Amino acid sequence: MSQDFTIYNTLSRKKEIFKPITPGYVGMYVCGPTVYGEAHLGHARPAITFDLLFRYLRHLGYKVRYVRNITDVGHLVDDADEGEDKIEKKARLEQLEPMEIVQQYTVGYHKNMEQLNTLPPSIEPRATGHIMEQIDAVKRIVEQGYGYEAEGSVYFDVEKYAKDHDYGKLSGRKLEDMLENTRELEGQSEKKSSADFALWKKADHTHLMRWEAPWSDGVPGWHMECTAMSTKYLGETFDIHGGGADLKFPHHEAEIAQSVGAYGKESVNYWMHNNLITINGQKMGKSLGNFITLNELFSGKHELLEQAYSPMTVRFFILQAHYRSTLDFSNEALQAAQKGFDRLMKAIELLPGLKASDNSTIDVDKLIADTWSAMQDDLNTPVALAHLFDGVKWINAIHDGHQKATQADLTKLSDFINQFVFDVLGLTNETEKEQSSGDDKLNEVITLLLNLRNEAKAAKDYATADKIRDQLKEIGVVVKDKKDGFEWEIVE
RNA sequence: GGUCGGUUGGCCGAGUGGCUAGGCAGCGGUCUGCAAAACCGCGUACGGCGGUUCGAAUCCGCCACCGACCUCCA
Repeated sequence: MSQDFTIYNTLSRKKEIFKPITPGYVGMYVCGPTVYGEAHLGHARPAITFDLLFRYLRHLGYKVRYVRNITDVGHLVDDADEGEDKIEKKARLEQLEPMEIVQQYTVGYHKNMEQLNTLPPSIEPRATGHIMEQIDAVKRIVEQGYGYEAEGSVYFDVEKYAKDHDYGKLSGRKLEDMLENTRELEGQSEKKSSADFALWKKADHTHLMRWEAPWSDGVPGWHMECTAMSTKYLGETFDIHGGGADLKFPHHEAEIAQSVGAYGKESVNYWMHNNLITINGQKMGKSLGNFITLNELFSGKHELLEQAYSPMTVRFFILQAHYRSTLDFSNEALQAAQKGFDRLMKAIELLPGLKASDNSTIDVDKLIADTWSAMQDDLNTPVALAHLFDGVKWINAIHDGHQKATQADLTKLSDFINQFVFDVLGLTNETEKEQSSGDDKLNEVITLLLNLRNEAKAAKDYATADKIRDQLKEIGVVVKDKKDGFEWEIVE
């Protein structure tokens, strides 16, 4: 490919040419879910965004190690000493073991991700499986002088770190501003500074989940797991770290500080953040209680939903916006995505049956080049899809005889579209014709009816012809007349 | 209050200093017995006010509004 693959690096706030540390190999880490609730539409965005990146990097020929964690130790509910673990809270509510909660929602998450046709990550580490690594990283930070113990807990010394390094570089913050604007917390904390964050948190016997560590029995700090696990599986420096934009601060900022604090260097070359999905212009989030779970979306069972939306409609909807833009949810937008996706799939179904001509009136090479070019530009899927819809128009026009293409062009177009749509964009055709694959007897019956209808049409008995068509439609069989026969499909 | 981002036609959403995506909806036409689908054509949008420029929606400034982060959050 003549053009370089560029990605927007949050750290530099500009697009950079992607160059992996080791030629041919890419290490990428993406923050996964905290499994204390059902996956919602917000979870679909990073999952699909980084699945796309994963697929695209592989398409470019890289061998990719994609690590996405499962957070199964709840982060503390708040910053106060009496903070409660989210997973434990849920466990008490439902009278379950914490690990039962974790298991339930992890399974649910995997199911949803599979429905959205995201590829499983290469490694999916769990925080509880890496307590030793986290303790080890905390020890290193303390040894380097960037962590201190207080009352059995260990905190990151942000003010000291900020003297030696740029704390806030990722999120564009200045420590002074943060200190000025941090609100007063009730109850004096044992922290030296309000900006300090926990690396290890002491937990008393009322906590269901806690581990033994040099400082106390407790739980790892909120940001430690990603640092520990990314280092373990990708090394002290790796290529790409992704996640939702809401994680920039404090989570990712803390990760940078922890890496530098523990290993003396920044671990990540390219920080990538997907933007948020909004609902009525507001962020969709668990804490705001305005989220729609993926199961609700797929079933249509939610007061905000006018209908069910299939996983591929959701995937297509997300791909129609650039990953760095906010995307506003609405029934109208989802329905538009559904129809657009349907149009794309219908055209792809026509591809194998297109008749070749001895010359082409379309420029397949340009279409292909333009589409890949859009992908090279920071994964610009909306532009890529726009080009793809030019292809859709061509396919329909060739089908109708308004445009022509040689066999070579048709093959090229077909190969390209199949590769791009299914392998790279990760879409699947959900409406794979029941027409041919389904019930043979049903096919025969419908064909019989439509043949009778054609006889009625030939006899100009339009009342009968329309009756057959209308009643089939009521049953859910949509009939389309063609010049030399008919087509039909089962809807719903 | 601090930091960052956004404001594009009926809706969703790209993009660019001049050649003015795409999807959905709408309108007109072709095709059809009528439809449906498809195809062709149409609508000339970029928050407001200034400035830079031959030319800005695109660059700069100010203002307004919206949002995100500053506490866990994809």
